[in-house]
Amino acid sequence: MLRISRLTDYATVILASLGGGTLVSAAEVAERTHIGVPTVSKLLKELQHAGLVRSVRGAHGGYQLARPAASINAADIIDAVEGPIALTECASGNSNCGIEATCQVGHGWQRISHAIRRALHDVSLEELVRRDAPFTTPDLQRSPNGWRPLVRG
Amino acid sequence: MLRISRLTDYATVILASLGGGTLVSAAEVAERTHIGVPTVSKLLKELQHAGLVRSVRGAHGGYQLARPAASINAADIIDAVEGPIALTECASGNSNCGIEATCQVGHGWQRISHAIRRALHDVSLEELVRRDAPFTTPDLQRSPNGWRPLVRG
DNA sequence: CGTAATAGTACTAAAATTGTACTGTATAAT
DNA sequence: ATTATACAGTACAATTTTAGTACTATTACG
Repeated sequence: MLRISRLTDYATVILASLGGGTLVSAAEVAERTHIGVPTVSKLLKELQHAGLVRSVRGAHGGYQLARPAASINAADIIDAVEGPIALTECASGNSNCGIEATCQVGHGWQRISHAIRRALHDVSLEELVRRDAPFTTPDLQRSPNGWRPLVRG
Repeated sequence: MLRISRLTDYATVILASLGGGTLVSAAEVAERTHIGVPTVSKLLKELQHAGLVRSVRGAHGGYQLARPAASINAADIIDAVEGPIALTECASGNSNCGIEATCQVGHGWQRISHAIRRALHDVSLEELVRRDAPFTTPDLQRSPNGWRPLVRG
């Protein structure tokens, strides 16, 4: 129904692997997460740019979380990797949508986007990693219209 | 930060143009919405399949909403056009993610997905079209991290 | 000075999205 | 019946986005 890019998913995994707080090299992050080294490097660079991780260059350098996992949320991660792109094209500034003049629903998506953003903001990296999820409701395992929830495997 | 496909956006516009309740041909919908006829036809077919619109074939045929705009919600529309695809690849069933074994965050996205789905479910087509949005908060027009909300143009 | 690590940039390959064309089928008016 | 209109289904082509790679530069430690 809605998607985040795979790289964003990877970014979350990478951040989770940095939860210990110690300095870790990109190569070791790759080993821990089983994601390729080039991809890990690329993502860590972006996360550093966004201020979510701190980097130390030179020999024995590496990366570490810039702030505690509890104060990094899902919206931060998505913003860092996918940029401040909103639900619809017309929201991104360089709109060449073509039907703007007659469109009736553009403003409606704004409300939805707001609600989604709040949901993303309310889940921290710490909670994201914690295995005992607070509100995993079993009756949602398969909804009436066939939508499947997010369980790896 | 997160995106719906342009076709989903179009679908919403098309459904909005059908709010009158009368039978409207695909060609006229195209004219009203300024979306190309082939695209409109394709989308109306999918919406019919999903049960959101009713179709009448033959001369003087056309499309109309299958139920009142108040009882169609954003999640319905997204499901109809994008299918029951969830936030991450591992959720879609045919997972070949490669890092499943060591991944720590897959289940976390489930909670987020749940929250997002609820947000989408809570906005009806009727509300989506209504111009006087209930909770348009002006202080969100530009958030601290540069994200821009959804206003066409 | 050499090694180990990040920083930056540019490029290539693959996949999904988007839009189009064509053929078939049903209905109403003449 | 025939014809015109409009939906149904399928397949395809172009574009765009995403994902991953390679290479060079810079920084720091020993």
